[in-house]
Amino acid sequence: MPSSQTDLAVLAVLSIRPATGYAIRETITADLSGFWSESFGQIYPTLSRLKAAGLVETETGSRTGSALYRLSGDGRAHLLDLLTAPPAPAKPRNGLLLRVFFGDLLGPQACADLVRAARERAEQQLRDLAVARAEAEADPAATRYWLLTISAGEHAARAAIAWADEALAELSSMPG
Amino acid sequence: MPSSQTDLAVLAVLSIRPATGYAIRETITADLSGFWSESFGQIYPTLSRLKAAGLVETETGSRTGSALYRLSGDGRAHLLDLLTAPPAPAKPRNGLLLRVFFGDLLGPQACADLVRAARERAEQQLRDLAVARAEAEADPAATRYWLLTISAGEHAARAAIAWADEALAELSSMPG
DNA sequence: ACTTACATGTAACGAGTTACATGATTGC
DNA sequence: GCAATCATGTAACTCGTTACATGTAAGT
Repeated sequence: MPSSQTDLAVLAVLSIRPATGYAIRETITADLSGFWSESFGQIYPTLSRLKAAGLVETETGSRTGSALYRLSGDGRAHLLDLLTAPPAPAKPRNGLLLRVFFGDLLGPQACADLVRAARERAEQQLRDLAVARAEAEADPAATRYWLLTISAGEHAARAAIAWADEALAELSSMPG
Repeated sequence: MPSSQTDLAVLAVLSIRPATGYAIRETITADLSGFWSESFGQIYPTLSRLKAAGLVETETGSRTGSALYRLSGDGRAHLLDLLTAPPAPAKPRNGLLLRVFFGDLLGPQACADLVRAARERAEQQLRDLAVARAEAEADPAATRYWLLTISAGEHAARAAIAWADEALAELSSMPG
């Protein structure tokens, strides 16, 4: 029994409106990019499986050869189960912190370069989130839940920047 | 060519001192648990591969049948290359935020339960980090780099808590 | 003796990405 | 007609975990 994680994401996107596999991916890329990702190689097999299980149904879309998927009654019930279940704890794998931990092998300067790069990524993230927030606040269809996920990204990015500044100060005080 | 990520972690741990596969895992579990994890199923094949590539060598350990691995010259050089390389960007997969984004399917109360659970995990993390910090500050072998990784965890956990409080306030203001 | 901790290894599985192959529709 | 976008699907591969099988050494 494969990933309930991907099942959850696909079913949830379909709960908004019926969509093709392609459109599901677009939505995930556009709106969930801050905290989720799926590839086509994952989405299409998942849709086949969900259809076989009766959790989604297909309408014939406007184009020939494109399949418009919609959530079935069973699918909606299953989705609620998945949403209620506590998220699976992710195994941590932070490449930056691994490198910092062994920083004495690299030295303070090279280490600071890595931290600075991470800081820039966080700054960029903050800019992206500002755009997303403006869009969400202008969009009447945007829910308050959406804004909460944007806020989560902002908190995380600001924390990353604050830590980076602290780390850079510390690193610059260390001998060459 | 498999995971340079796991190679990096294994080589880095061996840079501290020679160790058995078992001891490498102990070190990762004890000291890197906040931002890294490896399983035996990953470590042993990796050690075989690194040995075949001449990046590590084995001494016969104190016990019969246990292999003590140590970094070779080539291994140390390769380790420095891996450390210098920018960390691979991780694909985001945050089960909590996925659920929050689709919060209107679940309702504010159930959603708040999930957020509260996440808040507790962050609080627990903060307590664990306080213990780790105390240990690191008492340990003369602990580097300042180690403390930096602890600080990173603290920043992240505090940000998670701050967001959770904000989210809980917002959720409690929403109709049932 | 017995239990606990140390130690190694592999097979089966799960999850996910990338690259490729293919074709339909739309806008210019 | 042609390019860009929309659309589907699969095969090969990478990465990683879990569970199992096996055995040694140390402490009590």
